[in-house]
Amino acid sequence: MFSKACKYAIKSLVYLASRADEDRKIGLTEIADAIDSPMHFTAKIMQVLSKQGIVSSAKGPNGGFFIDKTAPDIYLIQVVSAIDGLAHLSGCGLGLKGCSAEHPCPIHDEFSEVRDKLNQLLRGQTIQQLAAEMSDGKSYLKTVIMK
Amino acid sequence: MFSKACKYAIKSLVYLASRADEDRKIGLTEIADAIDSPMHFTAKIMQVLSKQGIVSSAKGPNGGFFIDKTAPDIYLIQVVSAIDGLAHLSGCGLGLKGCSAEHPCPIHDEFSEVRDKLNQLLRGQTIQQLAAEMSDGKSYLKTVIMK
DNA sequence: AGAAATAAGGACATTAATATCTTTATATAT
DNA sequence: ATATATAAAGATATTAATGTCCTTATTTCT
Repeated sequence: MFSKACKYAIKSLVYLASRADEDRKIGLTEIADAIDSPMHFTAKIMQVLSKQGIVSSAKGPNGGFFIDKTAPDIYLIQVVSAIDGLAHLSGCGLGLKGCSAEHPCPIHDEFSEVRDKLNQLLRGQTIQQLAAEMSDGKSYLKTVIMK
Repeated sequence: MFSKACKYAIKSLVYLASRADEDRKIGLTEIADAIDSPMHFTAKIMQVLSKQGIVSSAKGPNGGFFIDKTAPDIYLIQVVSAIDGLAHLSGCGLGLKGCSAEHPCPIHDEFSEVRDKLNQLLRGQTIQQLAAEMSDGKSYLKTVIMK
């Protein structure tokens, strides 16, 4: 559904948002550890998010990543769009170029409903909402193994 | 959403089903041409479908692939399961292993709805239904370019 | 029996995604 | 100023998906 890169992106941002009140910049080491992702790969992803203006960053000691508090909340669709693109959110289920409501592929209509649901999710939910759920203890980002 | 291999599989089967009344075996060349897919890659996919008993085949002159008419209709879920597996139909949207209703990841509930819709589609629709739509002229399998 | 057509199977090639490592640029703190 | 911490950037490695090619087995037809 989403690429690994995209999942890491969402998780990274949710983690940053969940720590937004601490008013500090968060480094790659901490992010990768928090979301259980390969650090250098995560670095690449953060670079993209940073270039797209979705996340802010600062180099140097005490540098790291953070979410601009003055900016509007980040919708999931922005993240997916930045990392995976929008092709499989609007394209045909069977990958046919000319597929449309007028000239549909065999599963066009049925598939549209699934895509609509997904679009609804991505356009309705923000990183901040997800972070809030986490803080409430309603959900989690990383599987914690307890001995 | 689906791999290319899976899309080729669905399209191949829909094509076979749409020709089922002709009572002949259909070769790889014809299939690949009909659905606009790489022939040898399609061959691999047909091998899998054949091993799984989803499609029948015969070697030799006038050999080819065909759908057993005495067998029950083929649900899309069977094809997806054979080619892509069921992991991303039941797994967590963020790929977390321990994610469940009791211990959900941040987008667990929202994502469940999308997956449910998809499952509903795959478990409700058969290859034969899609083939029928095609025969009705309601939909198509291949973009036809007319000069 | 022999030739031809076809799927099955195996080996290889290419491409894209994921992951790692090294170097560079920049900011901070001492 | 210098050392240090950090993101940015570049280079390379690994893995998985996709695609191609060649050989083999099986069947049919003559």
